[in-house]
Amino acid sequence: MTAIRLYNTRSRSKEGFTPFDPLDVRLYVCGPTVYDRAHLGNARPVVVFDTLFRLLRHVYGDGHVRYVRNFTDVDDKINATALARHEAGAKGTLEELIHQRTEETIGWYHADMDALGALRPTFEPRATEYIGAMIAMIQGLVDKGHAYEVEGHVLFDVRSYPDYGRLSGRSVDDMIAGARVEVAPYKRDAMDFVLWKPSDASLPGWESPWGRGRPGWHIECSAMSFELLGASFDIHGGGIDLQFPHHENEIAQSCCAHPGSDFARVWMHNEMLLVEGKKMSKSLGNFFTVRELLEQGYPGEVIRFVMLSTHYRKPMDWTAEKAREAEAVLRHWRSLTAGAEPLGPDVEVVDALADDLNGAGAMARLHALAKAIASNPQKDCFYEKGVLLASAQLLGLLEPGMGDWAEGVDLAPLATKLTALREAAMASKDFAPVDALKAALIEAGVEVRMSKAGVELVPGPGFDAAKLGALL
RNA sequence: GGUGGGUUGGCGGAGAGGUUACGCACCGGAUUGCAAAUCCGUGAAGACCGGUUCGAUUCCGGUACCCACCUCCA
Repeated sequence: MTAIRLYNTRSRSKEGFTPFDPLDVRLYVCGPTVYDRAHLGNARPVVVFDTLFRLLRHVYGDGHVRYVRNFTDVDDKINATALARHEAGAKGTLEELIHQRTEETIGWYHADMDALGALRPTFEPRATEYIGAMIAMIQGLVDKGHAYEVEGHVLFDVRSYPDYGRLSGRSVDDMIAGARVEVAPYKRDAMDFVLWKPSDASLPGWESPWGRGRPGWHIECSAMSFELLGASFDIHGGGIDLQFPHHENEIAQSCCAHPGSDFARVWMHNEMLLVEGKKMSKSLGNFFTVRELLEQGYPGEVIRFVMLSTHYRKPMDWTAEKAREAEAVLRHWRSLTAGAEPLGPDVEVVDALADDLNGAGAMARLHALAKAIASNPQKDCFYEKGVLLASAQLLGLLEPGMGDWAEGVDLAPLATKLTALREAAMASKDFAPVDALKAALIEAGVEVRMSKAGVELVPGPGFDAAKLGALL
């Protein structure tokens, strides 16, 4: 069996991966808050952990991996949108408008992530479906003396958990010293965080032992991972910005609620996405959505390729140049594997991925496999093509159904015309008409390939079918 | 201020204590009516200063610079 090694944030080192149960490997990844379209930064963990999911399925078997990615559908930004719609005269109660907003956002999220070739996780729980489990967990923390109620809030007492700060390598005292936020006066300790907060009539709320209210942000992941994966599971993933406070708080809650359990054994964090060298973030306002990129003509497969070509633990700069290169490579690989059937993936590709998801290493191997096929045009390379195809598909690339962008339109009539003009020109020695048509085709983004064997037209980067109409 | 990470050839971007990463670009060749595409091939690196070593870009220490987290964020 392939030996998987993963970098564990908790130990700050690469460790050999051994699941609790190889017949039931369990992975939890923090999903989106569904208040708006996913931006490109949101897509990075999706692609990274989708690749991990694919690797785990390859190694342990498709039916032996449980992957949970939540939807956070309790959030003040969602409430704000619903309230704005309500005030603008939208039909329905506030609750219905909230539900409408989260439903439409989840629909967008699915469409956008599908476009990136991400498999749907085994479970996609919504926070609102687990309120009861959260209340039960909070009550347990209160009973054990890890949480306290004050002014309608329930707060986690960080001093009751000695390991608080271990994941992110900081101590409670250091954090207080550097704190930049105003501390609510009712907190026992500045770092105590909210498990439950009161809701007034204008906000969604649920009845609880502490009155009508709603959960804090962190408790949902603890409750849902417990319900769906158990008190101890294998891998917990998310963006590095979640390491503190979100994941630190999850650990505190879960370990205190379920003493003796491991919670997540391996913690994996992807680095941030940069645009123009700056972190893409809401506060900087420099983010753009996956949908915008797709609509600009960047295929999902191209976006995925770019993401996988930088290691997940390094910042990745999104550039148009990388997308251009990715598109060219994918076109090449697609043409090499056209008509091939996927066989087993190449062992070196698997090994590269198994080494802490070394996407760039896997890509290098794919290039080598492609070169072996391309440099043997006299052979049919049935086996090699099948291996290349299966290997790329392990990365979520060259999947059938993802390649519509590379299919293009029917260029055969233009090829026929160009062939006729060329044959006439060969006789007359006047190549001007041929060159004119060729130039027009190139202008429309078509690659013009002429050889002794004939003429071949292939859509290239920047292909624009609209410019072809007048050429026939 | 605290914590963590980074610095590789023109650009992007990996692994490994000693042997070509890889891709793009460039250059040379094949091919082509000319091109394009494709194929073949060459060159090019490891921020700085020390240490360990027969040997370090790779390990250790220091310096400089960059970035992130400590506030909603993937």
